[in-house]
Amino acid sequence: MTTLSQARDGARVERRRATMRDVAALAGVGIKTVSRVVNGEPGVSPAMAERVTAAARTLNFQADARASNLRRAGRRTHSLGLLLASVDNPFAAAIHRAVEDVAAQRDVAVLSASTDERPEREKALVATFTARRVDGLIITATGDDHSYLQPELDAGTPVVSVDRPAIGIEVDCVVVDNVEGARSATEHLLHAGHRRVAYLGDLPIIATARQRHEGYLSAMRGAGAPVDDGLVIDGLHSDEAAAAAAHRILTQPDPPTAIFASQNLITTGAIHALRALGLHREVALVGFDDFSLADLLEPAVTVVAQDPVAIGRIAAERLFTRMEDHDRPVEQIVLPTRLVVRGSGELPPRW
Amino acid sequence: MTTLSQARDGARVERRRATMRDVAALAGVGIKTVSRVVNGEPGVSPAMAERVTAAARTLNFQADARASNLRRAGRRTHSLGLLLASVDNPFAAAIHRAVEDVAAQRDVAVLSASTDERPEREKALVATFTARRVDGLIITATGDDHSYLQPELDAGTPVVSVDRPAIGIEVDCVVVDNVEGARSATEHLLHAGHRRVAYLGDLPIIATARQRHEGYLSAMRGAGAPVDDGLVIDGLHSDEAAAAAAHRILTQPDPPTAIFASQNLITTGAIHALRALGLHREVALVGFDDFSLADLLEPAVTVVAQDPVAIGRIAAERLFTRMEDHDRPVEQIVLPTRLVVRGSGELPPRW
DNA sequence: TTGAAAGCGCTAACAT
DNA sequence: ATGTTAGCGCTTTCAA
Repeated sequence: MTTLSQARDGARVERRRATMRDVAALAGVGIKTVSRVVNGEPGVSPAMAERVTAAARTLNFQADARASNLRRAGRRTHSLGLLLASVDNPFAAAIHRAVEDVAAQRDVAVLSASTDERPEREKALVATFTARRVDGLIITATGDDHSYLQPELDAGTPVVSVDRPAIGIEVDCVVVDNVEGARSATEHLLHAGHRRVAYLGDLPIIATARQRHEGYLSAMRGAGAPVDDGLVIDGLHSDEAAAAAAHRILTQPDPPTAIFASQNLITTGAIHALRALGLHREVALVGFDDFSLADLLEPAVTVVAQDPVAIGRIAAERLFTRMEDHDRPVEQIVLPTRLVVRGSGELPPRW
Repeated sequence: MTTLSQARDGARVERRRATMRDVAALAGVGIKTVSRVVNGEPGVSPAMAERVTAAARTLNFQADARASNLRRAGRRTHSLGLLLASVDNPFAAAIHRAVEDVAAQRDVAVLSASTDERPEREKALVATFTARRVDGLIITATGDDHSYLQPELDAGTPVVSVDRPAIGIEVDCVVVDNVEGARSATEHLLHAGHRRVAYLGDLPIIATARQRHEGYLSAMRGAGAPVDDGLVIDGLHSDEAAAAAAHRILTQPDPPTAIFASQNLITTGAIHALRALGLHREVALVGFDDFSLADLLEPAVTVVAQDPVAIGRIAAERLFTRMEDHDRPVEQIVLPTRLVVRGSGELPPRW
């Protein structure tokens, strides 16, 4: 009986969190004293502090961060919003982790979300973040107009753009030199003796895709290699689409002897096509973006690598710097790319 | 002069967001009317609504979600906390995306963070989430005691555990049958004629690692195959560690003819070792967890696959269900694993 | 050293 | 249909 009744008491849980008022009442002190103790403010006698601490502990008190920051000077929420193409994408995930690590040092929580490269989605997500009054925003900008962010900047919420610049606003930006990276990838193939180098590109609405396309053209022209429109394909946004496109150009009358795949999924799509056709040791391949296991494929895949961890870390550091100093000049930080030679990019032309 | 002064005016930005009071003043109405319009509540004349909307627009007004929810009945923050081993890990990232998609449908933001499998870190992260009063928690439980979450449950914050059960609390849980998955992987190798099957396992503090170890032993015993302690290695938590361990057992006097790698990074580590020794076509390999490009390696890698997207989706749905019905019985949902036959696991014993 | 009162930006409850 | 007052849980200000 006693046991049963105890069980019932145990089940009648308090569906309400203890507040400072509750703690104050239990400790028999004023609410401000509780506030002082909880926040480690000076001017509380040790005995009093101990009493309050004990009361807080028995009530499982934890201060409500929202309420605290509502009135607190500076009114930081200690949270930041991070917008990625998709949290599920390895490149984005590496940035994510780097941002989290910098934020964690400052006790700042990270709200993240995926835009899927859709501008309306980006806008909606920014709105849910700013409604929560994040202290800052790190975005992978989609589309060609980010002026809708101006009110946020005016309100003092700093924004940093990663991977691509935001357009129509003046914000710090951390990118790699995509034109140069694509050029060096293409030149690497040209140096190996190729003339018919195909280009497989992502959606042109993505700024980096356009820049890589430009880098490819620049290298081809610089080497005096003719650009065959039949070997230049844009708008590929999945492994499957890239595989289909690669299959098509490889089976046409005058196929390329080399392929520059301008992005991760496109590279693996191209590899799928090359394998299916048994051409993976015949046609050279260089990809933009490194990927795990690239070294274990046969041939191992030569890539132009970015450093997403550095991108994320630097972007987060910028963001925090700007929170402290709103008026420092805006900077565009361009990180270098690195050619990683592994084999696939060094195959000579076979025809 | 005029230009300069204009520039100055432009630069003197309002470092303060408009409040409902500001909107009310500009529209010449009471604050409650603004509240009604902003929240789409009925009982406002169209003319009034239009006036308020116009004022809100000119002031770039956006309601402060924190302040709203502080008083609002139900007091949801429309946010949830997601704890993963690391946001940077492909398995975790897939869960992350699935959770985000379910949450987005309900207009709920996701706070995510990485535990790195460290219990103290998990605890600290949970604290930062609950201080922000997230509506629910999805955790990849670390360590062997999660009773510290009981006060949160009592306060009405639901918790769902993914990948591994939380210990010491009664919460919904979405896992795969690790014992069975590991058993089927091992049996697959035994059926191919192997007797000396090595086991490479993750840190024993991770529950799934222990379960997979158990599944391996169960299959070996079931088949009457002797378990050689020299071929059973735990505590591998990186590609490098796994590669070193695999290298060691493959170069010892009586090497295994097959390897069961109990996790993603361990599988790739094992492949690195096999490649380095030129044994990738001699020694059979089955991995736990599928990974991208497993089909493009040579030989392609046979794995026991989980469905992280399903895990994330189901976990998030459970969480939202429980928010509406706190008293439904706790469930443990066990998802099946699937053997994906690709080649590496079907190699016959060579010695 | 302590605490009472006002206020953060908003919504609930209750006028009018 | 509109507005006024109190109050969410906390911090700030100021008085004791």
